[in-house]
Amino acid sequence: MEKPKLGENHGSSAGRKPSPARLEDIAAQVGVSCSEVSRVLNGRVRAGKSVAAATQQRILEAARAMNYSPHRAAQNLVLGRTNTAALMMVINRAEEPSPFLGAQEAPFLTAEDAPGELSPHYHEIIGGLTHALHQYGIHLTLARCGGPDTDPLVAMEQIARSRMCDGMVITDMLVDDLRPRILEQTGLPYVIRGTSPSAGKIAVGMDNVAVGYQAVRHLYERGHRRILFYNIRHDLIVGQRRFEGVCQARDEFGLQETLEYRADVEYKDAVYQTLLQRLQEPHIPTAVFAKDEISALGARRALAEAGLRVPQDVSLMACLNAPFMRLVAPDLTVLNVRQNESAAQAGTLLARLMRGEPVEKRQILLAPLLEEHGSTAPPPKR
Amino acid sequence: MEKPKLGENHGSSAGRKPSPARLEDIAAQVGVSCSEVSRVLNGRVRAGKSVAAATQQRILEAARAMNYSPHRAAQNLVLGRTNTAALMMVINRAEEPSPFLGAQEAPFLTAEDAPGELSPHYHEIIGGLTHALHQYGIHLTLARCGGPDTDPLVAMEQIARSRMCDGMVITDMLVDDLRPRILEQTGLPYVIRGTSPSAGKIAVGMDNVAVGYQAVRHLYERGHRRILFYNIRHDLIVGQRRFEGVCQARDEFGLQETLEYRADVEYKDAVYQTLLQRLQEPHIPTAVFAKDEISALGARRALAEAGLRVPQDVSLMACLNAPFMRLVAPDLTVLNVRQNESAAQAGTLLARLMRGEPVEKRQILLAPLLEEHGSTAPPPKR
DNA sequence: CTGTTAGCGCGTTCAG
DNA sequence: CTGAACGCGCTAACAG
Repeated sequence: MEKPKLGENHGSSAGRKPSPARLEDIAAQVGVSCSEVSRVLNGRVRAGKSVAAATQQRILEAARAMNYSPHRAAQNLVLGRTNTAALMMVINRAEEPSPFLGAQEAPFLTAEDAPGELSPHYHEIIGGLTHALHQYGIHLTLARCGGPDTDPLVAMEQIARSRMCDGMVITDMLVDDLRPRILEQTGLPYVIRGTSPSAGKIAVGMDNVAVGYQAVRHLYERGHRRILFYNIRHDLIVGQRRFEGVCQARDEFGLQETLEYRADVEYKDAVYQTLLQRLQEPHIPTAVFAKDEISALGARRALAEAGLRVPQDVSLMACLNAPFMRLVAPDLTVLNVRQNESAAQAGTLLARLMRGEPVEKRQILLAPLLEEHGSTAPPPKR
Repeated sequence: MEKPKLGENHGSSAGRKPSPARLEDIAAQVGVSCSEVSRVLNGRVRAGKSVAAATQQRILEAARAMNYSPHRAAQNLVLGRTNTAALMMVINRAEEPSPFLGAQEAPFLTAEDAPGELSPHYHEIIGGLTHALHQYGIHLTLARCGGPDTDPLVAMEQIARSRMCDGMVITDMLVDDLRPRILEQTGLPYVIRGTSPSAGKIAVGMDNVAVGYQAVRHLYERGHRRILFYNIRHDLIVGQRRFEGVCQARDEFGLQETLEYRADVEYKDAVYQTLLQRLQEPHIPTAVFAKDEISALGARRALAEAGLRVPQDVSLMACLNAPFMRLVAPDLTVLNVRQNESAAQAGTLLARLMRGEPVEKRQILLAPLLEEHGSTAPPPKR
């Protein structure tokens, strides 16, 4: 007697849902066994050469006709693989210490009071990652970790251990970041998008020492001495590294007396405010370096309000994180920090890792790209 | 005899991988059956009340000690549910007709020659979606559909049928968009982020008729008659709707002779160029409305180069897609189209749908928010 | 309250 | 070359 298995969609009433075709359904249709269908559909057969040549056609046709698509969960279970990578996105718990460290604020991240708002910086990372992973047929899932009542780190660990993905990307590394160790304990392949906190880990990021150094050097070479450098906070590795580069340049070019440095300025329009205030004091800088485009625009506004022209009176320069911001400030001289590219390379590395391929270079450091667009010039003659 | 099942991590050599704990492992450890462990871990037991009170503790402790985390694929398989939603992100095939229609270019989307670059507009959508879905414990996976050699539509259908997600969000609807029908055939719950192409579908978007109307009205009320309106292309529903609103206002205020309208201007800095050219012709507009922030900045640049001041000589106004762009152009009067909010609401709706909850309002239309920041003023007196 | 049994859908042995 | 049987890890029936 026929087994009235579910899924057959026999004519009568029954449930509304089309109950998608299974391997078995198409096997029954064609009159072969499941394994046969599986093999054909997965190409585990010497193409056409086999006696099945006719059967193959019928199987393929039936599969197509029944809109067959393998049940991913079943595949994942049996293959032990999901073809999915996760990007860990951290959410700050309002007014709580950073989850990665002891007692500092987490950077860049979503404020709970601006629901859903993400740091623009994620945009490039997501773009680069999805682009690279797509080439390998890997999907990216966004793991928003944390929130008002969950610890981002345990959330991350859960995800890693649940095998819902077989690779992970972390970014915005802090000095003494706890995440690498945790991930290593789980055994999940992961890649750091950004500078690695230590050797041996797989990471691809910007050479931020070079960023700090070249920024100062570019301005120095234009003749600037009084340079005001706005940097990212030092609890982020990025900030640390840029600081090192700035120090190198400062010492090399003898700017100890004239280089001003601030790494304590918050994200939004604080650069605008602090700069405006600074411009009222004596010995104003002849060049300003801003840590990103938004800060640069804040700086420009402050300069404008103080009646200073860019670049005639004061040169302005910044890091370029997002390419589309070039449209916003087309005349700004920038150091392109190529976030999308580092993300893309991180994605490629991760895909390789997930495939089990060996990865030769474990640490990739991209060089910043200087793009001159006219906002830097020699300082005004006194 | 003991079954030497894998996963036990017996002392000797064996594989490097820690081979994560299974339900069975912790069952063996505690001395109960798998189902018992499953029930306890899933809270399918009257909390503490049972005799198991002691056993429960031991189970929970063992699970914690062994770093147990359920195998998601197995869970998904048996539960028939993934707790995952997908956002369909479309990639254009270079120089090919739009995948959704017959013969038009797809909008907004990644150009293959700028690898990895995503339309900034996705940023808000992802932010809003992840935020809302996170509340329901749902992850978002980004399904980048299409590419040089795959049809986005079949890719989307594959994903929908593969049950790798149990809900989907689509966005940037085109007139005659094929996606809703396809998704309905698969039976996968989905939500449209944006204006619905037809009644009955579940969608949350901006009231773009109001956008068009209010934009013109605002400028009209300031005294403007010569208004230049840049719109989104008409193959997008957004463009259609805004156009309707513009027409309404035009007719209501008698601007048939003086309202200029362009919906044919490409994304990047074309607004800059076309406006610059327009300003050399007679009867220049006294107000310009740009379709988004980037275009607005292009327009501003053109105005500046033509020696026109904003708002004294020409008023400037635009749609605000991304909140962070307020930092970039703080003095721009905008209509906030609340992309992040509509995405968040779309996420909430989808989460409900995925839970099987009934959804009362099928179509939600948000009202645009006028934010005056000084770039609009009465036109100059002749 | 607990253990046993039976699948979920698929890929992959191993006999025929 | 093909089919039958098994197992991936988990949950939900059903007995005890």
